[in-house]
Amino acid sequence: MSGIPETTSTRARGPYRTGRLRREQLIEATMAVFAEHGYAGGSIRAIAEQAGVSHATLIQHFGNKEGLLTAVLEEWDLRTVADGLSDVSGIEYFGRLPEVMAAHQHSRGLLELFTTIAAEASGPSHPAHRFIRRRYEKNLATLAGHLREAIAAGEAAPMTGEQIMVEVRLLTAVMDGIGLQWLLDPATDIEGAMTACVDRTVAAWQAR
Amino acid sequence: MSGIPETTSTRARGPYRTGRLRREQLIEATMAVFAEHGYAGGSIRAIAEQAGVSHATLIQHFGNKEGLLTAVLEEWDLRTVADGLSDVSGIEYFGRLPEVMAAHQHSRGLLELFTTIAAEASGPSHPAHRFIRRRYEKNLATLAGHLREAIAAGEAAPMTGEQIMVEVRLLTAVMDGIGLQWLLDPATDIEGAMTACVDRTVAAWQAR
DNA sequence: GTCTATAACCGGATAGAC
DNA sequence: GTCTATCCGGTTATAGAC
Repeated sequence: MSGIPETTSTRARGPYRTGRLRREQLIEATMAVFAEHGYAGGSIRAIAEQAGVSHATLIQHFGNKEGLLTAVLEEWDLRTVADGLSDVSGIEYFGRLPEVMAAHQHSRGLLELFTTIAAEASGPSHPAHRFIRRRYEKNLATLAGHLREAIAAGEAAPMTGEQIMVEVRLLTAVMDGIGLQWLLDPATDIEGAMTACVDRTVAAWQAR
Repeated sequence: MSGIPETTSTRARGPYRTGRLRREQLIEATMAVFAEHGYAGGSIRAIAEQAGVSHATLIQHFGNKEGLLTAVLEEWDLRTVADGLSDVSGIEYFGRLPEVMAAHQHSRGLLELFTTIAAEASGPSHPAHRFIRRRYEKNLATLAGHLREAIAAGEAAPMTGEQIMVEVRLLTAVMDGIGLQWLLDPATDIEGAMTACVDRTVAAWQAR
């Protein structure tokens, strides 16, 4: 955020004057449209209309549709990471997962978008394939790190590296799967299910 | 399968002569294309090319693109149900889930297709939304039925209806989520993760 | 930096010939 | 039943005006 070049003038110049605000506004509109129609189904023209600009302006900013997609995904990444749990660690971390998942209920569109893209991008030829893969790798690594911390702190019994991977994969799977079920049926009790899952999982870790 | 009308002639007539074989062949091609490009991304023209017919022929058979999609989903439904576990019940049923999931590894395309469609169709306006919702409802009901059987047989401790729903939702979530992770990273050990999950779940049911 | 206009193309769907 | 020809709307991308 402090990478804005200082000039002799006090006014910010270059691509930062209207550009940054404009860009955020466009990303916002893109999120809305992709969230409603998916990536393949959301047209550049519809996004432009939503944002109140011409479709050519979008292409000017992001190059092509794929650029638009990755911009949105990166923005989403930043937000969810920022919302996340930077202050807790060890077992505490896992206890917070239910509320993190429950928070998704306030931004249905984004969850829908990410779920759709994650599935769409499972094919290696999809524009966002790399991005999604890396996100999952990073996510699994983060969870594994916290589990290792918990083990080191004596909050969980020792495990092999493979066991740790199985555990974090299962937790990730439940989060994705419950999110999908909630999208399909809003009556799904995300927090209740997640709490039951985490409680049982942590108990199993301690009892090992 | 025995619904073919008998005529005075020994030869089958009407829409069943070339029609049925043709139809299966077209559905096969549709599966392949949708599996690779998703629903929105897979074009009727591409499917037609794959099947060696013109795109107009496809529309003639299925009405429109949505008809093509539901035909594929119904076909997939029939196959996976047929593959399924009609001979086991109660706790046995859950013990078989890992191998059922592992079997998906032999038909990557179908898993990819269903995962993509399930996510795409989470929006209420999607053509396949109803189909997917019903499939999930049916699936959850089936799992819940087996769990109730297990409880009745004394293989699991008593639970309330809500607890049962949470349990089957969690199992379904794990299956969906692990499937997605395997699509993104084929090194994922589906069977190992599922086995660990089912073992722990069943143990928790018995210990309650 | 942003917009309009336009080119070149692809998508689903229909009409009519064979 | 299947094909060719065609319509119409949407998509990316570029060129150039303001």
